[in-house]
Amino acid sequence: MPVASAGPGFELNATAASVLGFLLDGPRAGWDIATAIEGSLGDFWNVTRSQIYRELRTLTGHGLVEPGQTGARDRRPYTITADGRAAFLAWLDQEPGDDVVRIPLLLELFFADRLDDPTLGRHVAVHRARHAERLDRYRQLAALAEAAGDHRAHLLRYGILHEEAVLAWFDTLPWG
Amino acid sequence: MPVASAGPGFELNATAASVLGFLLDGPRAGWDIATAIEGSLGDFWNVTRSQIYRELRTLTGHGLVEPGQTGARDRRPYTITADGRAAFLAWLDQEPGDDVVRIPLLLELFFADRLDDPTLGRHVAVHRARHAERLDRYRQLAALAEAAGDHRAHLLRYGILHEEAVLAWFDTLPWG
DNA sequence: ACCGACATGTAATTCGTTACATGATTGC
DNA sequence: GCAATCATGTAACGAATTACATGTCGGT
Repeated sequence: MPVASAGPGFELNATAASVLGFLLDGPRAGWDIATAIEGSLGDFWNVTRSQIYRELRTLTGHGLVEPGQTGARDRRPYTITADGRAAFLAWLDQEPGDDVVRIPLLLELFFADRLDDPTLGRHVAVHRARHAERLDRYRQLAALAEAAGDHRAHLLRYGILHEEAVLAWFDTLPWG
Repeated sequence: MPVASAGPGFELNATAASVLGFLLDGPRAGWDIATAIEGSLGDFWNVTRSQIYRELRTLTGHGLVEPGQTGARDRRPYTITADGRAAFLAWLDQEPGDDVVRIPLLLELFFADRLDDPTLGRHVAVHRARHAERLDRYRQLAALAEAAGDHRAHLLRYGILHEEAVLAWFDTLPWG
């Protein structure tokens, strides 16, 4: 787990760091950050809205972000401070931690001999479809990103290669 | 998230379910379960020892497992009960939940333009090496499993295809 | 002017990680 | 028979998810 010290004695966690990262190009409310992450990194970097709000509170406490005027529906935009930028950069500098992965389908397959084939087949089919959808989505987005010279195309290429591998794997399974 | 009701009003979570699964073929202590998971599913199904001990406690409270005589070093083997088996099977029957994935390296790459190339290069190299190691390990294990007709070979094939894809992706990156 | 959908955030609960304590074993 | 390592578990803490509350907009 990567961990950075921002100023004396305070550890920035990876979730907080990603929040800071999304504030770099301008003030955003928790909601905005959530949808931005969801729409870009979402599949490789899991976060929930509540985490974001929590981190925004603690980041405020440490002076790394500053809340602005609250607007409609209590919408409160946060601005990153100079300290916040510094903390984010320091965090980025750390070596990234290990992947955290939980794939319930594989857990189920591990116990495949306890389960009947039709059920297994159904479950496999559902997940296969999800992955196929994702691959599609990634391909479309990658075309755009690649054309625009967006370095985020790297992530999409990751997604594409990963999803292709997963689909190839599905094809080797004896169910579905 | 997959969730099963074991008897009236009690939700088995995925971690608890995997613990039950590992008790199916005989009594085990928390430690044993931990090393068993680590050594088989570990890369696809993240759990820590402490979680296992906690779940064993709550499973005991619900009558799904029974602690045995405590041996040396407070070692306490647990046996799955009939209710436990039923709960596990019911849980398996549920549709598996979505993957939970957190890949700090990709988070970092998302912000690649804020970081200098040498640092990025180092980080990428470290992670590449880790994946290469894993691929090796999977290949060796898969050969054995495949030969033994172990259905767990499916998981290893997943690992292999995934790691191959990841390595191929590394080759497309402009760093390292 | 109401209803349904969406936006926004908070609180309660569950889950996961890290740090710790201690008891056996093994190798010298 | 001591030191180092491994096995085993617990407790304290931090992080993540779920459930909830409320407000606002858009349509009819």
